[in-house]
Amino acid sequence: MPELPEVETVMRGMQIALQDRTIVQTIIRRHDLRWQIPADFSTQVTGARILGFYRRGKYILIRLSCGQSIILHLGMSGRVVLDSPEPPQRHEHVVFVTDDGKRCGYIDPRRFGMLDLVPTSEENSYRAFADMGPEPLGNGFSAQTLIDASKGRRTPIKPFLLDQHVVAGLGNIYVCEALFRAAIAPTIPACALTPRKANALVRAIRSVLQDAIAAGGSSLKDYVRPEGGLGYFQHAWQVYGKKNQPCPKCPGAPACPGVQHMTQAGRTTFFCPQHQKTGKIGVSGAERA
DNA sequence: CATGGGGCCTGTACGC
DNA sequence: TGCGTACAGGCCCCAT
Repeated sequence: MPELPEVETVMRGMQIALQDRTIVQTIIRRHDLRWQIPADFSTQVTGARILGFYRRGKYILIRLSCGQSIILHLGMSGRVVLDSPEPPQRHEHVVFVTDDGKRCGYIDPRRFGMLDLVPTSEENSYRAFADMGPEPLGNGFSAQTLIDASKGRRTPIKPFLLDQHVVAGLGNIYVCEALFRAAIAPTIPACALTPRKANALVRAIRSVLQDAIAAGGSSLKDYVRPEGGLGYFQHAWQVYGKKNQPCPKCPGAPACPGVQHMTQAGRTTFFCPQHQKTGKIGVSGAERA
């Protein structure tokens, strides 16, 4: 599901259950996810203690006492279940058994996710992280970093923000929602960002991510948090998936056609052409960053 | 270099 | 009811 808020939610659930536990058994039922799980994965991690959890963009890092870090990406349909049942569920490709007898499973029907291993000391040079953009909720993300990254980029702002080299962790849902909150048209060229617009955008990105994390992420289809509960941020979506519904910012405005959708770089964009006018600057009332 | 499109998989929703 | 088609949260790779 997983954009940054969902990945953060999954990581926090895993941390509560697994921090400081020792992995006593690793069952790999399928090696062929997005890439092959390393052949020695099970040998490397079994017997190690789980020292800590970190998140970088949409990736979860699990640092182990053996000097290795597990890299976990949920792809499009990845889920983590704690207290995974026996026998394992359909599409449950990996199961970790810990020293308290609990089972933690990785489920991924589409197998777009991945599980890899890197020496902890070499995390930063791991390919996905080496040239990844800043964390949007961290100090390294600002209007200035957005403007710098957008120099010479004539691609529309929407696909630009989906580029993990620009900023880490955003996906289709939260980019649509952030552009709506900032009242920026998804079609404007990235390099047309003014400081004022960039500032509104940074605030909108932070606020939508923070709100979503507070809500436990967005639950789509059968997505659940590791502990089994549902995230509920999907109820706060203002444009994503709202085709032809009234725009929440243009109540009763005759000129407003409601929420529209289009395809940009192969992905569906939801937006309100009235609220998100080219050149219009603003911050929605829902934003409180 | 920047950009757009295809491919990877399976499940589900929808139209006929 | 049954079948075919389109589409879905991401990311890599290649052609242009």
